[in-house]
Amino acid sequence: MARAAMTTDAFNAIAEPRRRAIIGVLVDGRAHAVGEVVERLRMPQPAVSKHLGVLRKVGIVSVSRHGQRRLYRLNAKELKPVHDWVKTYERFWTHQLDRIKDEKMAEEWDQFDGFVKK
Amino acid sequence: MARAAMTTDAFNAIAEPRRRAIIGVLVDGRAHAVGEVVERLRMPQPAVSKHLGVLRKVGIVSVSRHGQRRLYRLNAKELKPVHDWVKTYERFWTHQLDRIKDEKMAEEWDQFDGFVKK
DNA sequence: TTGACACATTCCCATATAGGAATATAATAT
DNA sequence: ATATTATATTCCTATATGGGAATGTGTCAA
Repeated sequence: MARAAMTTDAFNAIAEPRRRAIIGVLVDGRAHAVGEVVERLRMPQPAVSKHLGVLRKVGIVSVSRHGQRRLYRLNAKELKPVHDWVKTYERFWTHQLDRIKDEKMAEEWDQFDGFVKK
Repeated sequence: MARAAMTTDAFNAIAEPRRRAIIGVLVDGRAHAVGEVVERLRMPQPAVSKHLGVLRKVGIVSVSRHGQRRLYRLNAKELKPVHDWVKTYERFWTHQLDRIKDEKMAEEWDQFDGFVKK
């Protein structure tokens, strides 16, 4: 098996740089035609369509038709799980925990021994 | 080519569920031996070692030797880029922007026409 | 020195893409 | 009806893993 969970969740969807770029284009909350994304990012059209397809499958974007065009709109809520997850680690860089870090350093041995004795 | 950017950055590193699980074990900020992670997650040892290897390569964890053991410690700062990126979209779910959403809806056509005329 | 541990690596394999090129499709204009 | 435009899909290919099994390596104990 390759990657256990494939491009079927937000975490995997945003792992691709180009996909993040596309999301960036849609950040204004408005609907954008594929062609506009192609122009703005100067990416081949099939590539954009494919990436939008992945984002759509995961629910990060939604589509609507308007004439010949397909208008894609960001559905950012789907990114909340990622935000929630990473937010857990926010304290590690917001608080300058240099001192806390030292404390941890000191605790390391005890903690480790605890595991050893177990 | 497969995925353009491989498992060489934080975004890709956390795309793997098991890797997030491992990070979760290290969230207490203390050093943990591989064996402990294996026990806690009930994952085969080689798998844990490999995933820790990826996390180490990306800088999300650091290792130190202590006797036969390898102690891994979380270096959460490396997750900041992910946090910063996704934080941009936070407003989409924190503010209940139902009204804002409607405004956008109304603007959609204009915006779209703008693109069309271009 | 010889084992027993704790981990890391290596092999091999199945599979999931990402890209590019070419083609299919749908809607519009002529 | 036909050409044109905007997108989506399909084909094919190179490659990046992830998993399991087996094996290598360094460290500590007897």
